[in-house]
Amino acid sequence: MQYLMIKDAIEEQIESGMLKSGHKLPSERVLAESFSTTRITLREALNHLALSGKVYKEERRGWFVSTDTLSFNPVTDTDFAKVCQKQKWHYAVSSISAQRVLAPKEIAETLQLPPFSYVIMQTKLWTIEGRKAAVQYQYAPEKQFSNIAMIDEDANLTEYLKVHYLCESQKNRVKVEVAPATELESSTLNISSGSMLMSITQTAINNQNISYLLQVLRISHDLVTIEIE
Amino acid sequence: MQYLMIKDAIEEQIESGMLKSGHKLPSERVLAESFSTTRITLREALNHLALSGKVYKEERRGWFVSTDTLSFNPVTDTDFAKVCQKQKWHYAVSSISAQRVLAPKEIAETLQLPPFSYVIMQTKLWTIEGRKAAVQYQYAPEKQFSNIAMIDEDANLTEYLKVHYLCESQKNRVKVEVAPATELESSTLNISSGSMLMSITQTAINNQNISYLLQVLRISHDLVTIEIE
DNA sequence: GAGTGGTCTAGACCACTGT
DNA sequence: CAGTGGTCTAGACCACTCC
Repeated sequence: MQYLMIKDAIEEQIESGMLKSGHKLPSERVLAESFSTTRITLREALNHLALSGKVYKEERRGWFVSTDTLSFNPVTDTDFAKVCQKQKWHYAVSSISAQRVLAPKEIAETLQLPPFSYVIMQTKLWTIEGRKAAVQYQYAPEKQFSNIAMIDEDANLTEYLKVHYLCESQKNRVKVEVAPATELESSTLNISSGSMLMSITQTAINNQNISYLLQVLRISHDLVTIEIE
Repeated sequence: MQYLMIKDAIEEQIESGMLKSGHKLPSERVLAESFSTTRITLREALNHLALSGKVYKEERRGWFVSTDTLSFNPVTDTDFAKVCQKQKWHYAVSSISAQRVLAPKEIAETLQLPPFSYVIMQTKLWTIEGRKAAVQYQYAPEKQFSNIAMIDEDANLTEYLKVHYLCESQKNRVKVEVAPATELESSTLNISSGSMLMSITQTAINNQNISYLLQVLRISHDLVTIEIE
């Protein structure tokens, strides 16, 4: 199995520090030639490395060495910005969209909304250490929050609900899965369509035991470790 | 993108019920010919389908349609057998090995053991609905459990500790990640080396706040959904 | 022994990125 | 513009599974 030897060779270059976090690997053609093989075999090796989180790919830009992972506890951490801050990572958030929409089926079910309910939906892009890392979706039922439609695109919804409605989560219901990137996600994150993302869904529940906020973080799997204490 | 069309076509056959859970797909060569393409392109399509958990592959045997997922709460569910029972799945456990070993570095750290500690290590294969589904590793520190070395290969370690040492978990520390299959795992589960597994690590903590059992479940990702309430 | 997936070769053209 | 990855073709041989 040639591709396993190539995988190990590249892996060693990374472990030994020859290739550092964020660095770009040589092009597939160059690598293939230097291992005397074809691009297909080489890509097989890189795909395996990517699965173990050592490297990642940006669409049509090339392969890069992954950074360390962010430790994330979805049961307690509702504010992703704080998670980044705690671990002293450089991050930036930007709004992709903020709209009032008819609740999609899955959202309505999770939040236990009646038919034809509207939700405020915010979509955001998280950039971590200069890399487009995650897309986040947040949904808050309009009914529970009058005047919420006026919320600013760039506001932090979690913070906003806490400040303006004194709504803070007592606990979260959490779901973790791997899933292929959607079209929006792949184009936003510059990754190939259908590539693997870690999907973390949190449903915040208030002290009256009512779900009031649903947020989904879809993040490159090599960037995060899920740890629950 | 031909492979996306092929993916969708196969997906539709599954959704529509033409191909049912557990059924084997036609061979790659047959499928490739019926879509007028090459095996490489066809495999690209199948790999994408596999990522979304719709199909899975067994080494040199072919591609199969996945079953529904098992819902698993790693914070509360320490006995995997009960998880299977609750969802009325047919399952079987068999012992791969049971030995007394010097605690590997990572295990010693997690269980906070001094150097040169021995642990009882059980390795098991879980077969679900006829499919080799998961490999489980369990580690219990020998010091805390005198005479434990006499434990039967086929015993349930969780149950054994509860009955013989009144040791029941108050809470669990949990880690969830995706990881490539090791050699042991791929040969045991009949999957190709390095293919993706969901890895769930649980550290059971007793009422004196001491870690007394570490278990790792490595399961095909299309078989499980992680849900924490 | 026939058929399967596992791996590999040696090319090709395209859309896009970066300069 | 040159170079990159994205996608695809048309084969090949091997080790293994299943009958």
